Amino acid sequence: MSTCKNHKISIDEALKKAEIICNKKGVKLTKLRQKVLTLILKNHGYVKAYDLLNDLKKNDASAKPPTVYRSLDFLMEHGFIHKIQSLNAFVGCSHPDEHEDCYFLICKECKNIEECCSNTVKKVLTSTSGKNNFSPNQVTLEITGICQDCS
Amino acid sequence: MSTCKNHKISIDEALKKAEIICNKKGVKLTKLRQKVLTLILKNHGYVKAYDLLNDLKKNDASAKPPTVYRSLDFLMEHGFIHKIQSLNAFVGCSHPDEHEDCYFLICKECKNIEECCSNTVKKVLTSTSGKNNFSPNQVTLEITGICQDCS
DNA sequence: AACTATTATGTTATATTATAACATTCATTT
DNA sequence: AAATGAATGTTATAATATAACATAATAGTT
Ligand SMILES: [Zn+2]
Ligand SMILES: [Zn+2]
Ligand SMILES: [Zn+2]
Ligand SMILES: [Zn+2]
Repeated sequence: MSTCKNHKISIDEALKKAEIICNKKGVKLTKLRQKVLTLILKNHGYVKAYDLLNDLKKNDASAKPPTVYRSLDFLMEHGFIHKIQSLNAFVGCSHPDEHEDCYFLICKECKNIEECCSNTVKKVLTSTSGKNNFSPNQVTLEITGICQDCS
Repeated sequence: MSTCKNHKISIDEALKKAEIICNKKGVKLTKLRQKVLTLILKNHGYVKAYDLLNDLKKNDASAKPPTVYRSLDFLMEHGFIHKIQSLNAFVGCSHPDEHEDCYFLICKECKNIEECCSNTVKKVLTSTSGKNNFSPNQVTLEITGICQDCS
């Protein structure tokens, strides 16, 4: 694990941003959801659901799988975190409210995950889908490899 | 489920092709592996591991999770099937031995999965990764939406 | 053929990931 | 305060996947 690239935004800033977005949407960033989001953001790489659960249990022994999965669902639904399908893991979103069609660069060495957006990628995917007469809805794009710091 | 697009190649042809590739590589397409591959190819959409297990049990009551997961591992390793990460499911490869950096168009209506290759997509992904100084190794690209037949 | 090494399969057990279903609590509105 | 709906608590279980060790089949080697 090398230097921290993902923490351009501090956890506090990210929480405030999330709070604002929730207010706009009329949904609630409850204490529990804040806690889960914080635990995810604290991690520079990805986090597994049951690791989160164990973290939660440190403060509240009664935490159980639904406790964490419900928060994860909420946080995903509103774009504060993303699920990495190829790892069954979760990462904080580096830019909620802005993003659309992001993709992930996953370093298998340091486990860091870089969230990226690219209009070029988006266009190519849309046009390729179009050639297949396919109307895309949701794109899962996860690229595993070696990051700069680890090469 | 609409017309069958994936069966441009018959199951028999696919099995023969797999056999040839295995011979070239000096690995064995055992009865069990053939059986599992056949079960996957019979399905036009995707298949779940435990559904496969149930299918296997019809002929051999002693089949157990490792029975199917080992075969799946073998078939994936040699490119005869692919895992769809966003579904925890498996599909037959429409063109083993040729492909590299394929992606999948997953219709959420008819559950059909179209495997595609595109040099354009590949190039864009490589170059975008490059801009991030990232050396890609393995790409997971799964596009969910509505296929032509279902739109 | 007997021996050996390797690969594949069988078997038992368990780990990991995720959801269903119902009860209770909390916040908001009336 | 009562009613409503949202969130959380709780119990149970479903779904996905692997570890570890035992046995069997296969392919070379003597
Ligand atoms: Zn994001
Ligand atoms: Zn790295
Ligand atoms: Zn393929
Ligand atoms: Zn369809």
